[in-house]
Amino acid sequence: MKKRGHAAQPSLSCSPSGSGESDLRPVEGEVADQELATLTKALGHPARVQIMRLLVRRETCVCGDIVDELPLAQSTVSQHLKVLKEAGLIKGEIDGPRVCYCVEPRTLRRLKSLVGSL
Amino acid sequence: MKKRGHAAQPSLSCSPSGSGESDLRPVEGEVADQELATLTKALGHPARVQIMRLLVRRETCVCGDIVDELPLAQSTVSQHLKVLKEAGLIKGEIDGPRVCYCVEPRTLRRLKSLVGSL
DNA sequence: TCTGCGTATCGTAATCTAACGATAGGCGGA
DNA sequence: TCCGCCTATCGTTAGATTACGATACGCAGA
Repeated sequence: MKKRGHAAQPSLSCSPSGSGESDLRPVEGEVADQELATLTKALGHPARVQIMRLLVRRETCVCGDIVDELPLAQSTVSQHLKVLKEAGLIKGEIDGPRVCYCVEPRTLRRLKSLVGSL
Repeated sequence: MKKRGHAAQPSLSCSPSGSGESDLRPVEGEVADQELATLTKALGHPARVQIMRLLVRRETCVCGDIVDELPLAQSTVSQHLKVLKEAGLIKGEIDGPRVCYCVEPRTLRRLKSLVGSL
């Protein structure tokens, strides 16, 4: 947990935008099943759950601090971030020398709908 | 999808009981994270999502018909059932010569709470 | 331009997963 | 008792996942 001292500025390049529009896609059927499987699979690892919690808690973006919060090597964390990003659960924006991650509210809402449909 | 002709009797040996009591366990923290990871991992496969849907749709138990509904070998389906059972998402009761599966409402509710806490 | 910091990617090894066929076990009916 | 059906388990193979260190890349400041 070594500090790096740049967590103060909340450069919210990715805003909590789009927190209102509803999702018209169906929550059942073959496509929805595949989607639910993909999303839950992406979330199906303790490290990735932890990352999601980090990003949800602080609503602003979180930059490289994520690595400091997990007991994993930098390259491993980067891979987990990639999995979440490919599933559409998070989004990464380049902010100068570093990258800022934040949740993708649309996808998270979608996941909740799909799980809720069970 | 070959029929086997015993889907008529709805022998509900596992009732939709316990659909009311609330869950007092926390939805955050290390234990909850691990739990969420385990549950989502168990659900993170199209075949298992499909099985869950089957069991949720018909509220009664579903016996061996599950194999007929999926394009997989019997042994493979049995393994997926085992994964879901070990995660606590479903329950299997022996009903004479066959086994009846049904969802475990408590765990399903728990999953929804955990996902909802994100 | 050069250096340093933060991140992604590569390469690799160990482990886990998914799928199948074959086989074992348990119960009910003949 | 024996036979047949249904399910679980075993053994195996191919492929995916997880983790790490090493390395490459890109941007800002000296």
